[in-house]
Amino acid sequence: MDNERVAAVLSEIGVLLELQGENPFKVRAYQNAARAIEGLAERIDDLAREDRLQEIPGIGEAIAKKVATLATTGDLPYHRELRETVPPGIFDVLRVRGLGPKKAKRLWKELGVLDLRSLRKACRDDRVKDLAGFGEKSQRMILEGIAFLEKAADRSLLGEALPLARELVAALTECPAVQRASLAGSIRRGKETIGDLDLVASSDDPEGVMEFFTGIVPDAETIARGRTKTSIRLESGIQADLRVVGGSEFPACLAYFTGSKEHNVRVRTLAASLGFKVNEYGVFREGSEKPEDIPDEEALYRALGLAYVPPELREDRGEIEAAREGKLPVLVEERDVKGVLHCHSIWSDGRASIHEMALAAKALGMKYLGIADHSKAAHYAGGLDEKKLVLQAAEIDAVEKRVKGLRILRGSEVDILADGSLDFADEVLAGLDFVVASVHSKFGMSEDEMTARIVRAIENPFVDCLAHPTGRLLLAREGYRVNLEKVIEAAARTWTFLEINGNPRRLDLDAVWARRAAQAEVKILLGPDAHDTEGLADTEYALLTARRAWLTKDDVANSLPVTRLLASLRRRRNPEAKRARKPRKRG
DNA sequence: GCCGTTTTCGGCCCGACTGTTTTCAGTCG
Repeated sequence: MDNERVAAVLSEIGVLLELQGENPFKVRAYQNAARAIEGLAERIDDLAREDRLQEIPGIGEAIAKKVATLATTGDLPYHRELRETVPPGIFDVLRVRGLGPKKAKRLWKELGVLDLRSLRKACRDDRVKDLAGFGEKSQRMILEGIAFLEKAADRSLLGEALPLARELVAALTECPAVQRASLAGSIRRGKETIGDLDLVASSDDPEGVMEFFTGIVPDAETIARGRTKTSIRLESGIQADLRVVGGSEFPACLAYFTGSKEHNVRVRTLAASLGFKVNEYGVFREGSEKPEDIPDEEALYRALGLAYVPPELREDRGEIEAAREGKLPVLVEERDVKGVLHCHSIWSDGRASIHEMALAAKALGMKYLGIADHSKAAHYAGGLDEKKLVLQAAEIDAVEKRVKGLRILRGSEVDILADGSLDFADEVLAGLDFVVASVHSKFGMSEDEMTARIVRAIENPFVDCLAHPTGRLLLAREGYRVNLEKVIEAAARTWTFLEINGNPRRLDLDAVWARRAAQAEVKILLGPDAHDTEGLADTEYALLTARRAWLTKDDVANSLPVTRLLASLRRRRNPEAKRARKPRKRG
């Protein structure tokens, strides 16, 4: 059993014990153990076999025994028995904002709430507000929380869906009956959340492909199986739809199922005005049954007098006009990204050492790595105080000497305090190569207060970048209230970067706002917000979002080589240089 | 349940916020 699943079971045991009113420290012990295993470099079943589990800090005799059982047999009776003591729907109830184990238990024991359905009914029947510790307001908040969860329920994060979809495409490509295979749909467009996975393949033997596809994943359930379309449900609950067409139909089919619907409508309207018909089988001259010769998507767009529109732009946000006039941007690409800032390490809440992060960054071909651990106000994340920051600087220098060909920059993700001041004094910030600032507390401020708070932070000459500007968590939490137009205006005025945070749960700024920021001449930083070596790859999700935002290489701060990036950072710290600059608007 | 050690048990992160209360419990980050 892999580390992630073992960790998930331990963490669930923690929740179950909490529901039972167990000793909170015992609860925490399970959660600590889960976190330790999640961040482990070695395979947990190897450690179990070698009887080395207790070497992991946070795992003692009792948990080691349970983990050993779990890792070797794939089952833990203790966990199963605990699960039987609570209604399965209670885990959904716990996902409602504002409801923790204590309140969930009270709802369950006193009102018979077993799942979201009965919880909503209890609220609507006005029974929740009379419960001790609840009131009118909590009843209303719960109803809102349920609505939010339901809106999010049938969608997945890009970061979960894309790796799965790529595995499926890779597997399909191996199938002898398949000629070509590709991602399609919103996942190909890089949308931040995904309803289901759309795949397109071409073949002379669709039956053979469908046969292969239904058996592609051992535990997948087949929902529908036809000659041209088959749907399966993966173990994670995500649905994958495969469409199979003949070889010559592939490009039109791919374009059709990549969408978006709005983009397709515009393409078909344009085609009609030129005397063509476009559908999922090809491009047809009016009155003809015989399709035009369209070898690939480029040819399809060319036939309509359009430059090739990259999938990320296909949203009907001006791309058809730009393609017709030859004014599509040259979108930023993976090879343009020279390095990353905004990464964490074990000094705060990261799970890898600076050395491990450095090796991983170098392996990814990056030229620089910025370490930006949390500042002291972020207690929950083990934020660094001034003393530790100095110690960390020494380690960074030492690691940099060991890892040739990689610059390691000293930074901080400094908390923006409630009044807009920063968690470190200017003299401390001045000693760093770069500073990203972000909001991690007091999300409930009014829009005016929050905007003033953030603008004040941006105006600090040592703040180089505002990280995750809206604080949203996809499918989980709305961002705080903030006037982004004013934030962009302040960033443009002070040469402050705005981040596209690549953590799949954030993708913040989103594509629409990142585009507006770039139009206002604000440079965008693609930040992985990596908390382990694998997290460095989240830069890709920031990149996809940047492409959806029409960004070119020049719009992206970390497309600069390190010397020019550092020069640019130094320049923006000089107030004289700042005042001299007049922002100019761009189209 | 883990850890450190004071080798046998006491301490384990905590401040802020919110909606309840009338001094605080529960949740969140």
